[in-house]
Amino acid sequence: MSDHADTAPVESNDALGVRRRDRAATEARILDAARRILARDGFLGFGVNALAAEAGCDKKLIGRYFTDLDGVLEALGGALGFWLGDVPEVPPKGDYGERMAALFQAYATALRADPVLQQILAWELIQPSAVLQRLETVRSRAVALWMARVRGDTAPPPGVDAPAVNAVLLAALHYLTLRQRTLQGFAGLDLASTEGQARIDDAMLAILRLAYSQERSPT
Amino acid sequence: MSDHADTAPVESNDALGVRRRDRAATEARILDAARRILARDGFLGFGVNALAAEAGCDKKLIGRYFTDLDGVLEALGGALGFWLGDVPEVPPKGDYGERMAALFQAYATALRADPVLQQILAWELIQPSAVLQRLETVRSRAVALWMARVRGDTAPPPGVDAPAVNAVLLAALHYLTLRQRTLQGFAGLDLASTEGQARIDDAMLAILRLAYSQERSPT
DNA sequence: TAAGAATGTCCCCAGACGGAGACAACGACG
DNA sequence: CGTCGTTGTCTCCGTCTGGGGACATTCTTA
Repeated sequence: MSDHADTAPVESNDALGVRRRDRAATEARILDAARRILARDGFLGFGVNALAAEAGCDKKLIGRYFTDLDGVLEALGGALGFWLGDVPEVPPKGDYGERMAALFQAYATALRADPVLQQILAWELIQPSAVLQRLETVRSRAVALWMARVRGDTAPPPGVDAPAVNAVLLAALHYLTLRQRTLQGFAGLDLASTEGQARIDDAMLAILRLAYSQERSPT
Repeated sequence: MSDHADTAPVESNDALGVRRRDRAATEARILDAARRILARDGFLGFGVNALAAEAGCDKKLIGRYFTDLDGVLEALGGALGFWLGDVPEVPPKGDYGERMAALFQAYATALRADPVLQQILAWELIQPSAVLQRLETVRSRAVALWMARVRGDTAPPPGVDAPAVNAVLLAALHYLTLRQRTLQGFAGLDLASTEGQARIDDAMLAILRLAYSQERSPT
């Protein structure tokens, strides 16, 4: 009808808000599909064809908008506070040991609730592509900042290599979480049962308490 | 010459010991090639075609002799004392804590020296096929027996969930070893450097000592 | 020696993969 | 209204995968 649509020039379209051709919406659907595939099938099911099918679009568009599967991953990682950005903030109370214990609990909860992150952590051990290494850097920086924030001005007892102890416990958490996803047993413990889970958690907390209790005699 | 070759009926062949058609030798070459591929490229490069090329034989023979790639894996796992069978025996001396410390050191050394085992541990986290689960069972049983042998009649201090603590430390060792193979950094520590390695080892030993020292007050 | 089984080689098959070219439909803009 | 860039669809290509059929060669046994 030749209405000089200056009032809504860019977004003008259907009477409803839906557009049949909308690049932004398509990109979002592709990213959603990517998250879904990674969470469900992991990187083995993460291909161009499968992604296009899951997103309900042509695979050509994946190449056009993200160049690559790596591009999709990059976009996934760059999106919003993806990496523990919205992790439950830990109240910085108590001494170093108590704060680290609280932080570990929060981290464990966040990790166990995020299947995509789990898949990425597992795949890093198989094929650390350039993209995954970049994401790893971002992630580890975010975690380091988070730890520093929680730690505040408290300090571990002298004579303890706190970074090393923390690394050991984080490593254990990672491995046991990844393993529980598929094998559900390790070293005689049943990781799937709530009882086994509790024993593991208790052991990690006990180690934290032992290592960081202030009344220890250094050396 | 119609020599009634009853003296060496089965193995009779060329004047030299080499046979041009020798199923056993071919199977051995295939298994060797499999180990080589797994150590070098991991499970991503582990295919029928690649295996045949590496072994220098036709891929048809793989199917004939092992049915499957899974069959190759099964044969690999069943072969001789593959799973830590030839691990350096740990002298059972000292109390529970000292013995566990020695065992951890031996286990760490064996694991770090075995790239195939590392690849299997990593792949278990990605796709635990039926074969890998079977191998896992055998492996974990072997480790459990080993631990029991080293432990002897010693006991951990009361009030400590020793299996859980051991599981945590073993999990950490697994993860850090797998990670060092590809990413060489974790939680701010440089796993590749001997210094970082030493800090990790020291931290794990310190945790062991803390958890299992006898003069602790239980609870 | 003759027959038959075992071993090894070559070639083909259907299917999935990532990628790209050709083209249709739609929207913005002059 | 006409043009042009964007968005989306369809189709084909080369490659690799695991698998198997047909066949030559060698070894063992009758």
